[in-house]
Amino acid sequence: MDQDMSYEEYVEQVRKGILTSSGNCPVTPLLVMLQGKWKFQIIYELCVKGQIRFGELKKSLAGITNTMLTSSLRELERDGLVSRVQFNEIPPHVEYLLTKRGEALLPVFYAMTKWGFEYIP
Amino acid sequence: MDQDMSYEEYVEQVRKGILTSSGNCPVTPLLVMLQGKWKFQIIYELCVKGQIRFGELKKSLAGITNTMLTSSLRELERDGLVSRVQFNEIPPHVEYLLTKRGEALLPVFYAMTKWGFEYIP
DNA sequence: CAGAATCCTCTGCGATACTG
DNA sequence: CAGTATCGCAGAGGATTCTG
Repeated sequence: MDQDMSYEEYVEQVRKGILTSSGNCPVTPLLVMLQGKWKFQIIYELCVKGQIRFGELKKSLAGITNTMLTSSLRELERDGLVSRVQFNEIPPHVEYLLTKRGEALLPVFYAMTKWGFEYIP
Repeated sequence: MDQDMSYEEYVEQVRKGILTSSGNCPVTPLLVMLQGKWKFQIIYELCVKGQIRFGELKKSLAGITNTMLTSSLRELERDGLVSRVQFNEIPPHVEYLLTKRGEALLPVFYAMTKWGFEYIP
């Protein structure tokens, strides 16, 4: 399997059932990483804002609690999508940003957005 | 906003914060539609198999229960991603397939797959 | 400011049994 | 065959309080 395969090649592979959802399909791990109510929005927000403080991030995610934001960020960090930069100041100062791996999700958002513009009223 | 915008235009819009995750971003509704443990796999399976019977679909989704498959399919149908074709026979015969709207998700899968091949060991 | 610690609620999901 | 009808539970997620 080639990571440079074209869309047409991809579709062909899918139709042939070479890529299965359960087996060697690389989509599943990503879906697992993005599971949870807030993960996607957090990543999206980091795409928009670049580097951002915990408090600011919380403000842009209407409704999220400290607990959920913290645990989501920890998991995203563990999965290598987000990195945490800690400034040793008082009061504390922490910033979050996407890793290369996380930023590479932008084409996924792009595909979703194009779908949305076409199929959502 | 233009549905024909290029990836570069899209990234620019994102950076400018024109598309927000909470507001006019068309990604959120899609994410909602795809929420749940099995939705994505179901759609993927329908991509692979084309048109498929309930029982066959269940077999290809290892571990899913009748209840979950039914309720997931109902919701996907309600959201216009899947259509149900009922043959009036005894014993019952029902087939499921993607709508145009559902098939249009393939580019999203493609983007995810490309990400996976590059960033998953 | 950026969280950790608790407690609590709700629901997504599974297991099982039944039916037209 | 293609589902419904119940029941039960783990765990995701919310609310609140506390702290270095």
